[in-house]
Amino acid sequence: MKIHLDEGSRKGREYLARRAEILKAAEKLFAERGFHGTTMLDLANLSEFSVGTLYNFFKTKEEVYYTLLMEKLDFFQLRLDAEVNQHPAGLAQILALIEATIKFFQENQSFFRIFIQERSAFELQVGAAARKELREKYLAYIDFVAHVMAKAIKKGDIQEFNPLEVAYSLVGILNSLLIYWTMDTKLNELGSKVPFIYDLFLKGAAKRKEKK
Amino acid sequence: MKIHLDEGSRKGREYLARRAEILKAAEKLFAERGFHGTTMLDLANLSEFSVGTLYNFFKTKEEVYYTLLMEKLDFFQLRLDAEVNQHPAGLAQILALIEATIKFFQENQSFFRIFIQERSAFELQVGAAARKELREKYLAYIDFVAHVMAKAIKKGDIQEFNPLEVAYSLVGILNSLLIYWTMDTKLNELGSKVPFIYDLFLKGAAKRKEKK
Amino acid sequence: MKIHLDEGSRKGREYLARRAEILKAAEKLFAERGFHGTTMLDLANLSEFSVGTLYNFFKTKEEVYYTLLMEKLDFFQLRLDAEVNQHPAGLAQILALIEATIKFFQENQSFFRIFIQERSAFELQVGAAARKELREKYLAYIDFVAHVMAKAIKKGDIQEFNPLEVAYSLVGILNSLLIYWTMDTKLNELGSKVPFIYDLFLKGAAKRKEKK
Amino acid sequence: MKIHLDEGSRKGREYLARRAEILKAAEKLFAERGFHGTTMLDLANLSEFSVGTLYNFFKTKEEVYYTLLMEKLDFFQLRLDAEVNQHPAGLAQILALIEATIKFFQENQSFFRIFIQERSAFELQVGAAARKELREKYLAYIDFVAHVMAKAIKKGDIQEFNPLEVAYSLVGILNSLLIYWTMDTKLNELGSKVPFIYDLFLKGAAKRKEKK
DNA sequence: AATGAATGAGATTTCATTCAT
DNA sequence: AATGAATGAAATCTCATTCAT
Repeated sequence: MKIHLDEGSRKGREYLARRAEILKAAEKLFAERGFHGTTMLDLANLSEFSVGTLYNFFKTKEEVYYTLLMEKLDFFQLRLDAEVNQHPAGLAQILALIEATIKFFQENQSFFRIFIQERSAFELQVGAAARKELREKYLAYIDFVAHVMAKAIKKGDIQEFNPLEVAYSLVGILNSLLIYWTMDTKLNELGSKVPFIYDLFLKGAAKRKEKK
Repeated sequence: MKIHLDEGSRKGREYLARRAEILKAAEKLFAERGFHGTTMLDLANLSEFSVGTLYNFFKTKEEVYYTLLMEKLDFFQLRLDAEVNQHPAGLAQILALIEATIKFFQENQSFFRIFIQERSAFELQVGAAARKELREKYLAYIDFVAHVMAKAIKKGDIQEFNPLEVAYSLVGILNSLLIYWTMDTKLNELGSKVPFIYDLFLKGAAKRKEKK
Repeated sequence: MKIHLDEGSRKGREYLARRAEILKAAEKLFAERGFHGTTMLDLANLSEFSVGTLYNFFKTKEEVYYTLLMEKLDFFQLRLDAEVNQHPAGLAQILALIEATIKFFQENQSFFRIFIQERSAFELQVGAAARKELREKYLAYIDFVAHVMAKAIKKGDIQEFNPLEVAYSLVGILNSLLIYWTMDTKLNELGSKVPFIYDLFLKGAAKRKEKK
Repeated sequence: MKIHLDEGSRKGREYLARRAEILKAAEKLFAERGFHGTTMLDLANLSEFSVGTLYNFFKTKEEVYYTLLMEKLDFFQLRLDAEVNQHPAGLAQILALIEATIKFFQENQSFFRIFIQERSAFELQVGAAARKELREKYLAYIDFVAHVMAKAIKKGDIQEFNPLEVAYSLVGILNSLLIYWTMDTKLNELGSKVPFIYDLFLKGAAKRKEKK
């Protein structure tokens, strides 16, 4: 039971490649069938490893699911961070955040379905430790969005609302619309929706008075 | 195998009372532990019926879950309808919709958790027929919201956006915030949040220019 | 828990009528679906009594089945006895036996299916006491046939074979052919088959030499 | 979920050996207790596998039963074919058929009990597909016997009866006597009974006139 | 290190029987 | 005496996990 994490050695590299194979298959299956609808045998078949081998990489089925969510969330967070910080605080960061989210969604549709639709259902099932860590990571993501809001408020771009509430609002709009738009899977057109979300979120749905 | 639905007879009333007892226990358990985390034995224990009796009321565990969601959704829809239609089309109806949703959430927190967090995960598990009906009911709800929006657009209260997209946005905001607010379960304060949601949704998050 | 068996009183007559109703329904169901394929609820529905009432007439489901077989066998035996004893010992009795069996089969097809096809399977299920009595009744029937054979042997009509073995042979032919013939349910034509069975059983299947 | 049927590899051989082990235990239990009287736990205990393992070999309990009957019937049919075809058409084949049946019965008493006593009761319980195949296999067996009869008729050894009816008659005699003889389980003496059956079936039970 | 057969705990579901009304 | 809702024991089947090869 050795842990290979060094990417230097060939062994280490191969280990990581196989692990990634498994997670890729898991992402597809969990998105399509949910946590309980996916068996370890399904996962073994799709990933082309034996059941036993899966258990050399992950201690439990729960750990596969948990790891998948944690790593993807980390990656998402990293991307978000990078994209948003290319821009000055304020509206530009909010726009970047919307754009980056949609782009990530396009590239990781399966993960996002799990993230949006199954995450909370899964949380009810897992042990306390995993639940806590998963929730913390999710809250860190929300916190990041809230921080972007807080800076925009400070700068005077955004009303002096509670940044956390504003963050949840934006995330709610994004998730709700993304799931809706992919009911009919027009995945490639999503980019064109950015202005709508940006506009709605910032200026609201109400009809604006004409300026003379 | 007769069905008692007439509320007139004593038998009929008692039947419905026991059935409601089971659904009440199911609501609590499914909200706390999810569909897969709840066993029929758990449900029997909490509802204080035997396992066999549960099956005199519902053919399968799935049917318990499905019935719970369907009936509550119907009831929610009815309430929404009643509240919204007391007001003239336009902004007043939107405000009523937000208020009614929050009020219903306060009174049916457990159901709402299931509805928001587990519904889509559950859909992956059930037979095609139940999945279809459940989805249709959900879409009918969204349609109702979209209709309110369409009328507000026609009246000139709301921008000429796609009503369905606006509907998903509002529902997204509501659900996201409601789950957030009840993390710390300050259920009774929720009423005071109506103005925030109404304001954010209609006028947006951006800082507004002062009028002289 | 009183037992009504006197046919004199009205109560007694009604009791017996209802009991017969149940047995009639049971005969149909057990023939169509077998012992395990028939539930007490099925029986209640078809006989138009409540489940509870069935248990006022019979202590267990097993007892319904057992009673049905026992009474019908008794009745069959009585009929056989009556018909056969109208004739002098020897070939005439054998002919009468074949005729009576086929006639009874026509009138009690359902019972006979149970008797031929399910009886031995059922014996594996029931308690020792019932099993013993059922087997004894069946053996009494075989014994009766063997007796007819013994008398025919004594008279010089039948070879000096073991009467019991000859009895099993005739019963085997009858049952096998009756089930075959009713695969296509040409129930009314069965009477015309008597000569074939009589001829085959007595003179055998072999081609007979012409007499000059 | 791979199927190992090649007898070449060690794995394949071991797989088949374990499968045969289960079927052997099943044969014993089903013969003694019937289909419904046997539980998968009984079968697990007797075969010394766990319940789960049984399900790695057979999808359902029904499949165990069905497979047992089908494979044994195939084997019986093969044996019958081989033995009968060693002889010229006519009486010699009929004798061979009786001998082979009795021999097979001696070697497979448990299976035969199931075959004769439980088969038709079981048919009432199983899904349409299994029922159809089982019945077809049984009818093929009867057809084989009928064919032997048809050839004997053509040759002039047997009366010009309906071959199928003659076949059912012989099978009826055989089954009835075999069950009788094994009530007291004098299994080893059965061989000596061949002449009786042969004689009875061909020349009939009636006393024959002395030739001068 | 990889395999996949074996395991058995645990879940759903059925149904003969009971018993309060 | 009749009812049928309630009961719970018992059966089938699944699948995450283990471990000998």
